[in-house]
Amino acid sequence: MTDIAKRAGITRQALYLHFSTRAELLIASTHHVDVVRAVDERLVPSRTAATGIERLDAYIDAWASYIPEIHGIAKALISMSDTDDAASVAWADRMRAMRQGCDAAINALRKDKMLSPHYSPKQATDLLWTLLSVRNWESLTIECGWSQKRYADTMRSLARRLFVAEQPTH
Amino acid sequence: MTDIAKRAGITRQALYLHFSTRAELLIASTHHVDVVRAVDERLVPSRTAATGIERLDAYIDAWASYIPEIHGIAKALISMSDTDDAASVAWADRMRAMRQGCDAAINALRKDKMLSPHYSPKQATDLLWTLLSVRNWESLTIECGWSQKRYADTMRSLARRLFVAEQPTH
DNA sequence: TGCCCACTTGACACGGTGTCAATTGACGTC
DNA sequence: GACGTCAATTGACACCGTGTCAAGTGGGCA
Repeated sequence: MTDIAKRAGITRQALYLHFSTRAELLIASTHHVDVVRAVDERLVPSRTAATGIERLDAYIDAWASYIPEIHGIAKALISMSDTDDAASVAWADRMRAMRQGCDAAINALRKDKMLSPHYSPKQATDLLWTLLSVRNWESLTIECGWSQKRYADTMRSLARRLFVAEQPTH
Repeated sequence: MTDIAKRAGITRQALYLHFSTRAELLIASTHHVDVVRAVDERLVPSRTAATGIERLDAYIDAWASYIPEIHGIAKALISMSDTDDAASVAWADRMRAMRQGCDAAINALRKDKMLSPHYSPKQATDLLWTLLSVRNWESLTIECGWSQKRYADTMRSLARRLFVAEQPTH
């Protein structure tokens, strides 16, 4: 909080006039990024995709390009979640929203009869949601040195191979 | 530290006589678990596997059964890693050892000419290492409610589908 | 002129980690 | 039986980060 106040050119106490806790500040920051970076617009291609496969691809692309932009805040929020209830709830909320996107993509596949018979819809959603986690992005890009493009490409092809049936089911 | 001392029936200060920092205590705990739970022995099936595919399966099984046993300590170590250098180094070390196992499994596949042409060995190792992360285990078992068995089964089949070539290469 | 309001200054409480000094008590040794 | 050792105890304290509080300052507007 001291550092942030300094960077903002105000005192720590003035910062508390705007955000009564550290968690509140971080949460507000995520909302601010969403607005500034026009996150909603980026999801349009996914929502309007013609086929399940396209929807899956578009969703992964949107999410992959979103992660780096919230990564710093996300990391702070995640590490606060261990000890801070407000932060934990806020992050869980984010993740629930992200999961809805996964669920929608998997369901679009299912409606096209293109969901792999290996997984139930719930299992597929669980798995996709886990695969696309911020931690996995960190692991591949930051720790393994993958480029953003390689991350997105790999995730797209991986999701296809895991979740798309070889032939239409039934 | 206060809580741990209480549970151990000694004072906080006495605890510091044994472990000079919190990080040191956690690191010692992981070593202790390794000994008590005979972790090395569990890796024997993987090391002695006849084929690459068997090695991959055996490694995933060994790791999957290991995670729940160190999960508590791992979580503490991971969350300390953000702020504590010693913890960060210790956890990175663990993960490097785990990565070697992934690398060995992928290489065994490659030697059998059964590594999927989709990935270079390095990429495959990166991906397997990321997929098997403690965070992903947490996500699937704790957050999504998967049983330990389902986790292990899914990871095994997923790794096969991702990394094992349909036909021998060349 | 006078008020409001954002902000400042400076202090303090709390909890957690890590440190230090003095003391206690059990143990084996001379 | 006296002695030293050593683990552990008691009780204090420093430091850091979060969050709180009270009193004061200064600019803008009615």
